[in-house]
Amino acid sequence: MAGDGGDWTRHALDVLDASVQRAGGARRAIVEVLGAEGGCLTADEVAERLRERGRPVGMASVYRALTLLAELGLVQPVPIGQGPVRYDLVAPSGGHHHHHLVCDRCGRLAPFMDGELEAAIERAGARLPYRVDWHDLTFRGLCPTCSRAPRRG
Amino acid sequence: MAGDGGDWTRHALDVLDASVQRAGGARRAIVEVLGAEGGCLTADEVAERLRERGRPVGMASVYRALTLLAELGLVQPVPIGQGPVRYDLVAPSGGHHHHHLVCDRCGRLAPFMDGELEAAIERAGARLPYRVDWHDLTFRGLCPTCSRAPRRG
DNA sequence: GTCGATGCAAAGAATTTGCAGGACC
DNA sequence: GGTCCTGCAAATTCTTTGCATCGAC
Repeated sequence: MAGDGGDWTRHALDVLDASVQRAGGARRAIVEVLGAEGGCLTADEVAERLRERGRPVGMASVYRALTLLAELGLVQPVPIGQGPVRYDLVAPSGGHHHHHLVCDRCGRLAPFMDGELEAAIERAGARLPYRVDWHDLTFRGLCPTCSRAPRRG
Repeated sequence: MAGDGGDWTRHALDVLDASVQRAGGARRAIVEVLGAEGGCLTADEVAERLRERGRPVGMASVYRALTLLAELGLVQPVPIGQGPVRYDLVAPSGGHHHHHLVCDRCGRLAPFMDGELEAAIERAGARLPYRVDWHDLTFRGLCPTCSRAPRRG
């Protein structure tokens, strides 16, 4: 759980130190929670984890920190489903990129990776007249548990 | 602009007639606007187009109609960027599926299609333990115009 | 005439902004 | 000691819900 999250945390704190005027405690705590949890959290979830750790932070600071991290390219906001937007970690150097699987019944969100798919996406991006910086693929359907259960369970 | 939008409109009205108790005028007008515009609209944009056509409809009715159409599998809500959700038309019978290109500078949204990419996505979906019903790929980056212009232009 | 469809207005959820006080260099 | 950071609260944006009325069957 702290595997590549730890890498990301260190990298993010470095970038932050290099681009920010003063190192406040709230922002640092937010980065640490994101790294420890591996990202894919909503703003509310970040605040909740911080509360659990005995380091409560105001929602405004959470949103401001997430916005700053997004501007620095350290996280990527991903609007999934109709709920609040989630923030994925961006790997330091073109590391693994994951995609999202959402269950329409139970709402569960699962990340997944697929090398062949990734390559096809890169090729498709290169064919476009845009300069593509980022992509996300979301699959919606039923997770194994929910597709086994009868409708309206 | 009324090409496959016309097909969709007819199909959607049929499905609606078959599954709805009473045929109100507002819902019908909303379906017609969606078909004529080719989808990819926000709720606000739907209401705006209806006003322009001299057939104003309350926002609540727009949202209720869009929710119903989504339940019937006629449209698909697509949360793009941080703005309001957009509603894509769902082709009657596994027709063309398009993906989205978003410019991070000007915010413009462009749909695109790519057969090879589509095939790779289908294969990847089949490899997953989920029953995949739908997918969307979003590319973010800079459109040709914005990538030509200097930063902060 | 009944019951669903519609629209207004109020409520609700998610996010942003304004401002006063506290923390860092 | 000045300036950025933080957090509360109010404002904004997007969406849903309650309720009285209108219209289709």
